[in-house]
Amino acid sequence: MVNFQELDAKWQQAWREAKLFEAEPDGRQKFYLTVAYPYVSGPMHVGHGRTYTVPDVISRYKRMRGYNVLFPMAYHFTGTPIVGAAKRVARREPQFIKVLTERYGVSGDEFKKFEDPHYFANHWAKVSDLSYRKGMEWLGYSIDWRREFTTVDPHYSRFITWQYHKLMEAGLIVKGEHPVKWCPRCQNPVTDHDLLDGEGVGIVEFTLLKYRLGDYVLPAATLRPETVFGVTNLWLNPNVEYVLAEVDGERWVVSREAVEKLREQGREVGEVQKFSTRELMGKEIEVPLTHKRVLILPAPFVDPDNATGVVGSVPAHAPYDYVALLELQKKPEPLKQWGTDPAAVQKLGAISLIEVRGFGESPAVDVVKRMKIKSQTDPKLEEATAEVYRNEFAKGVMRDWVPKYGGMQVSEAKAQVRDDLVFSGEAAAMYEFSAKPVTCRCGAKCCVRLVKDQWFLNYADEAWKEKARACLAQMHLVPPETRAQFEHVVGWLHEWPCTRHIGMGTVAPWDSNWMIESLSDSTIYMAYYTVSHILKTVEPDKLTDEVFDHIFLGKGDAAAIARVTGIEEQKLRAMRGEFEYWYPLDYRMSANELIPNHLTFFTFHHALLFPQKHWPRGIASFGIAVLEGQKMSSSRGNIVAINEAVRKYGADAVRLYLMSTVEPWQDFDWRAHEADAMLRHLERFYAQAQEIVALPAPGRPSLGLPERWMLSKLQRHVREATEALEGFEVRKALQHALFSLMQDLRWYLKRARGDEACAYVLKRVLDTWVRLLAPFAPHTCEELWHQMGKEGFVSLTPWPKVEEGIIDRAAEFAEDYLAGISDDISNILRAVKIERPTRICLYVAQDWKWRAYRMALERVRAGRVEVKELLREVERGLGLRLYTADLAKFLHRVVQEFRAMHEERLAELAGVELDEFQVLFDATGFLSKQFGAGVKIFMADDATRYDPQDRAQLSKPMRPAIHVE
RNA sequence: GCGGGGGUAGCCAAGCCCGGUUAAAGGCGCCAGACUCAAGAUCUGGUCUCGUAGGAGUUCGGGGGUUCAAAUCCCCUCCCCCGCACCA
Repeated sequence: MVNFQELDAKWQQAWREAKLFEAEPDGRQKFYLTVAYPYVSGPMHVGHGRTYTVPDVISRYKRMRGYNVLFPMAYHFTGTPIVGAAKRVARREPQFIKVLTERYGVSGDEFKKFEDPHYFANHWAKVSDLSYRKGMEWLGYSIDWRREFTTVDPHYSRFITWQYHKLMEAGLIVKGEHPVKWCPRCQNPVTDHDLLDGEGVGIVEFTLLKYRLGDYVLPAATLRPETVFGVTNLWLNPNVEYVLAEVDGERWVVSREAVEKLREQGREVGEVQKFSTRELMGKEIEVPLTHKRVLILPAPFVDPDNATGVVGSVPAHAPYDYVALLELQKKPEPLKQWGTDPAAVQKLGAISLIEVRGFGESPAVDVVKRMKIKSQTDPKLEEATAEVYRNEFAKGVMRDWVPKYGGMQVSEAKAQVRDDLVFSGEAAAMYEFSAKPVTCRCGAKCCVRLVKDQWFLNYADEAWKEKARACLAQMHLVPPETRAQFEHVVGWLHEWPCTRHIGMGTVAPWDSNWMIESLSDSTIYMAYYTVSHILKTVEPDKLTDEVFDHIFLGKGDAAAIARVTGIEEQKLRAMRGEFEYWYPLDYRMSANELIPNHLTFFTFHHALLFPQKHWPRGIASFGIAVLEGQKMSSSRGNIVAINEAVRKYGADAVRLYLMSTVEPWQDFDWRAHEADAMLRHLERFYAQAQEIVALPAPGRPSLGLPERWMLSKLQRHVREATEALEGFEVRKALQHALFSLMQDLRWYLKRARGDEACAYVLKRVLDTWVRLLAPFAPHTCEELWHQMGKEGFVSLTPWPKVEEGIIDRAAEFAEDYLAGISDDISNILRAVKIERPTRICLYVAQDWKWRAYRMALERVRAGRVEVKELLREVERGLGLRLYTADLAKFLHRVVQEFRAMHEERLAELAGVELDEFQVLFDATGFLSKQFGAGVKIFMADDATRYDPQDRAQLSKPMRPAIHVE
């Protein structure tokens, strides 16, 4: 049994000592690729392994193609999840602690240190056996480790400072306000990771329509301001507490719960006093915009904790409103209690203002009837509301009677009405969670806070978008289908909040209250890699904007900058040289899910900050990874860590497996038993290779058909694998480089005689094979290369070239023919249920059939064929008259077959000379071994043939007749 | 809802752009045989249905169409996945 782990260590050390992957600019053509650096909040698992093995395979392949390849790596520390995780440790959250100790081997005495986010991140970046650095080393990645960094290194912060100065100068950083989830107790914004409850809950914008009664304002919250034209009344919940509050100088009546929310959302809230809605019930109030007067009525369904607790009623388009109104009309008793006239309520009816295909006059009425909803507490109302809302928004049109907005699409009218009302002061905005509850890990109930003075990157800027489009247009995208999505995102992207108050990162250069957020500090770090190893040798405070201007934009004079900053001139020149050598980036790789943000930001920032000649050349987007069909989650511990996988299978089997089942852009599923199987494949390959290595060195023997076939197929696999790798199709490449080649070799070994020619072929195959697999299984291939007595590292050996001269179409044709005959025999044996045949006879079509066959073939290729005509022609050509009936039947069959064939196949048949008898005769030994029977080959017209069933007459060219017994 | 991507045999997946060489590569799983004291590994064969002759029949989410011919082209429909912003 091979100890792959030993091979891994041996060759990793050899590479390290030879500094094999430390890339320096030189005269060769360069190839520079990067993959999104990991966000180090937990262990490196096989999902990450898939993501990072792809670029390594491509790097190794390109290196063998003669490129000077740079493949660097760093660690993303910026942002909140690491801080959040450290907080969870600080709180000693039992579940999290359990995973850390039991699953990830963190010892109890380390917890104190883990409370420091920096320590926590560093642990997963480089320290732990489960860390990214170690995982990547164990997998044998060809990374230039001298260039690694973290995004909180002071040098990197200087770089981000430079970048944001540039963006500020370009006027692309703007100020605005922005709603966030907020914990009132922690006095902090909260991310999903900080939540006990409410993960993934969105924030929706309500419009508060200001209904007026005297100097009271009742701000009714709605998601559908366009329905203001259909309002029949206002709802207040008679069972809950309302208050009268001074809000922005107006006297607002809202639920008790709403007050704090309004305050968080930046409204001036003055005196708040208890308020009895009794004095309002049954009164008339003025609707904004329409200035209609409607009744204020009681409705228990109104939720005081949703927005303001004041709701306008639009029965035609809101199922809740319709049902509540029906209930009041049926049971008017509560009305009397409030002194309201039931007759007035009876008169109220649905006012339809939206027309929707597939619904009647009032969609809400339709749906309520269809779903048989009787009460406003019926949970089915949620579903009914969703259905009405969805349909009206998507397909609805404002009815003609509606002033100004009549005829408009609902989706358009909604925004228009809102904007108009906000502008006129008749409405305001309020944010609310799309679902509840939302609870912080500290236990407090969260709310929506409107953050003022938030900084945005203005991706809405049209000139910037144009540059991004131009950059996108010149990039090669893998897979090409992603282009539509990219283009769409560029158009749709608008202001992106680029700063945060919490988390690790670089302080915003213009406002020290803020930090640059994680997706905004990782847009151009590919440029940083080109010089990071030299930057490390410079004091960070010497890294002024002038330095980066010089390195990346060629501004200024190295000598002068050296004088001002105190950085050695030679270092400045070296850095400028590195950047100019490596840039532009050839490929950026990242996940599919990052297309709408990171990958598009990357495009925007490069397009803006760098001259066109330094724009990136390509993007490859990858699919996600799951574990036995289940989502992997580091924080819950259901992962296969790289460390575990490599210990079990060795680096190469893991790499091969990760590359073999799907292409990079497809979703990957890790299944242990398939990984097991891959290890066995690798072992088989290794054993096979060693057998070949052990064969005595052959001379230059002459080659038989199987030999020529094997070498020809080898060339085909080289070609296929090469083309596949050029398109990042690692699975397809492996399909050829590993599986197909293995299969062909098996066939060849059955056919071969084990002579000198065989040894010669096997050695040649192995020489190519090891190189084909080297990008995928570098350790095993290095070892074999060494065992083969080759000089140097296979990692730097030229990639195999397709030797056109060795492609032997005739040999492939003959061998395919033979395999087909072998299959036919098996098929017959199965059909007649003979398991152990004693005798097999093959009858090869005689000369006249071949000549007729060729004539028919030519006629079919030339165009339309009349069998009658062809028959005459063939008779003439063959000088045969006696067999007209047979000939006619034969030609008919043959022509029919040809007609169903592809042009290419016909051309091939016409172009190849095949001596059927010779091929079969030479393969007699092989066939009789295959079937364990005596095998005889006859010409069909051989008078002395053994043919008890008179089968010979059935022979056709390419289909010899067969007799078995 | 919007934008993007998919639905192929027990599972994963190729093929689809450029219709015929495709009952449809390869891997996994499963079955049988060889080897072995046995198991595992390995090797060989099989794995839609039927078949005493290399064949026939029915398949590529569902329905319809174009064509001599459709997994592949067109139309309709159902279902699944990803993203939709402060989450990296």
